[in-house]
Amino acid sequence: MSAKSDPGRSLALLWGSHTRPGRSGLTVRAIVDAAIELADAEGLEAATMRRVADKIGSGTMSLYTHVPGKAELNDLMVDTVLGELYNGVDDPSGRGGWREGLRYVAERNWDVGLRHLWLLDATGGRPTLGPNAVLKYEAELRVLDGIGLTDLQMDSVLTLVLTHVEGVARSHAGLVRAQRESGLDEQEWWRATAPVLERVMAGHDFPVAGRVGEASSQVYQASADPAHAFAFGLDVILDGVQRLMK
Amino acid sequence: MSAKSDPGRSLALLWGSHTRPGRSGLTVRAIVDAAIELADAEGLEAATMRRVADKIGSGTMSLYTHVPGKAELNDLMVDTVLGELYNGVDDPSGRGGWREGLRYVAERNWDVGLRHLWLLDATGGRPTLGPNAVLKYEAELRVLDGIGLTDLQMDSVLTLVLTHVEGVARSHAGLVRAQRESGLDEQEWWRATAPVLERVMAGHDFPVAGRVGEASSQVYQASADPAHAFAFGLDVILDGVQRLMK
DNA sequence: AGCCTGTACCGTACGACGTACGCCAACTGA
DNA sequence: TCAGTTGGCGTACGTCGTACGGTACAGGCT
Repeated sequence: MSAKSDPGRSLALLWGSHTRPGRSGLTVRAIVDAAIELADAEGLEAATMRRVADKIGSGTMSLYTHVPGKAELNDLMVDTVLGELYNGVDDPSGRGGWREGLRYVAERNWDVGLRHLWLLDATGGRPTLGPNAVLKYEAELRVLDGIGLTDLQMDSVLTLVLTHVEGVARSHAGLVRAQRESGLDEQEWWRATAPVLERVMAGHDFPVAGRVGEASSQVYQASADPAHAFAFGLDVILDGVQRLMK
Repeated sequence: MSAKSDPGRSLALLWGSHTRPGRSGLTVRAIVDAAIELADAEGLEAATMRRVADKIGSGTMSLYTHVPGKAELNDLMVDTVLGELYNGVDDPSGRGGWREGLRYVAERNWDVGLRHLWLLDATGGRPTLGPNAVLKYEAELRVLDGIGLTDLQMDSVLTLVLTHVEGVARSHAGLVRAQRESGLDEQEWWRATAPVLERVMAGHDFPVAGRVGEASSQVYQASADPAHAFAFGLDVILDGVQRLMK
């Protein structure tokens, strides 16, 4: 009997029109767009109900006429942005074999993650199942259709690739956020951290970590290199998938 | 000149003793333990300064005598929990080849993610570099040492495996959280969602997504199966890593 | 013993957040 | 014209992290 959240209400909103204006021209679309702009510019935590309302020149509580609450607004933001992924002409299937197709899928998801650093903060939990999310699932599955995988394997392979991309994109977003919040870029941060770390670790011995950590941080000039992790991991995963095909 | 956050201060705290009590017996250790208990039981958002203080019977602001702020408390929570991973006797290296070693690393990380569902919410951004994090890095790298990989490859392979585990663990944590917050388990959620989704998707056509989605949800009885994704992805990744060795 | 100074502790308050509630004004249909 | 409905929104509540300033205890000095 807990009326916490009604999946039906959210779904209807997600698949609704978003453009029917109220008395003062307020639309769902305008609310969602304003929220996305705020999140793009300053991170998801900047997309508060108050600031979204200010941005479109309405009272804070007017938003609730068009959107049940913050959670549903988040879902709308996510599904809207997923619409950027495959715009009809860029169908990921039919561009060579499954390998090129999967690579394209990974690259598109990586791109959208870079463009909207808040995206992965807004997902998680149950999937959203808006129109663009379903379209995405369909488009991505098609690159794996008819090449000898079972339906379950198709889903598993796609999940694996997307999990990888989400992981490295989240890592990238985390670094950008850390830089914004600390005011220190990667090199400044390391210059501030390294001497303290060395002093505090004196006495302990970490031979392998010391050697490998030094090698990596010299090459990356950073505490991590998500772009490299993206490419390296994708190659390894695609090689591994190859063996499923036999 | 922005004095936002001082990496040195955090590091010193992380590597400090945590057990030196103040006038009323308050210690860093007690604060961190209380916060972890709250997060384990009710999620990271339950570990507020007020509730932590209540739990240990002190005033809210007394915590700030021992801990600079919420962010540093999070770091301490993370590093403390990472201490559970490898307790000396369970050294991941020296248990067969690299493949068994990597599998063990993945499983230990998966386990700790299940035990502390808030862990991945508390990480992200720059790495924490507390004693247990460094110990973890060293222990995990050792399973890849001396088997013909370059230092950079060692780091990349480990990152790949950990990114995978983090991704599926995050997915698992998301489902558990969704269940707690909505009061609906996976089957109830799907029973509430499916008919609405079908009605709203009428007219559109998603042949592959429909077929595959149905197959998966029948087998998993859920919107996703992180445990299966963990195992499937790990096998594929290990196969892919194999080709690096050659 | 008396006192001084540093610091552990903590009560209050501020500005953010999401949103419940209720009022007003503008539409709609009769 | 007037009643009923509904979009818009001002106020207020309970939450959060934490700045600030006061209180009272501990330890070192005379």
